Amino acid sequence: MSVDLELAPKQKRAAGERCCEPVVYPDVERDHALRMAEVAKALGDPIRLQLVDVLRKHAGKVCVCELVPLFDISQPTLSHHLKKLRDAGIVDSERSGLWAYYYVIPDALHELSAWLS
Amino acid sequence: MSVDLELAPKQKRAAGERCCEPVVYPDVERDHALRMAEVAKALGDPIRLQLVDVLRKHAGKVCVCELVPLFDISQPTLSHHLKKLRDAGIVDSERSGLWAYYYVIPDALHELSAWLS
DNA sequence: GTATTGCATCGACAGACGTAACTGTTATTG
DNA sequence: CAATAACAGTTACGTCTGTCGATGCAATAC
Repeated sequence: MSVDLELAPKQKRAAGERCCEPVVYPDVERDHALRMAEVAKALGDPIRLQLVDVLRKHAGKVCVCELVPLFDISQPTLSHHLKKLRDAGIVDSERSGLWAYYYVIPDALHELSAWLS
Repeated sequence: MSVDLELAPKQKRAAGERCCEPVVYPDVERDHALRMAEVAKALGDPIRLQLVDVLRKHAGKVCVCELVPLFDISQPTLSHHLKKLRDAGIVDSERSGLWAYYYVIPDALHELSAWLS
């Protein structure tokens, strides 16, 4: 998990010399970082962040028709944002008759949350 | 902070009727969401997320020249990513002679972290 | 059956993003 | 002084994103 880079004191290197040792970055974090960046990216829009906020606070399934009036965007745009959240694995939906109900996938944010703490 | 939406049971409304009550969304969260989305968006790239990771782990100031070999991108591109992180208020830099040292601003991630928990 | 409702998808558009090559500025070396 | 190194800024370009209007489609109401 830890990287332990060499942080040697700097001084201008002679012509042709390398500035820094080519520190090897352990690949451990790479997949981890990719996954967390995907989640962060999905949360990187105020509307999507508020959507997740609303869904989390209800801790249940919320009908899309109730989400639409909360934001000043068209229904197709909201659908688009919900799809982004679905693709990122943050929420999922269930259809029941005419209505679609969305909910936050438990622990979907856990990895990112743990890293941030 | 809490939203307390009405979650009335659904049934198809009669022609011309509204589907859902136009639930009023308290504006409390709006600035908060905007700020957090900005941070999340900045973290929404694997390279930037790993940059923050490295900077946090060192808990000190890291020279750009040491960051370059860690990633398979050119130095200008790395500089570009660092600027994004700076613009989002996540990191800051200090120049000392030829070198620029970057560090994570303490508590810059706190707001998002708290919301995620 | 037909009409209507809830929601997803499509097509289109402007703007933002990630990347690289080039240029510029500042500082250090010789 | 000249040469070089470290880094930031500019420009350019292809791709992705956020938005809307129009359309499609399944389920319900009449």
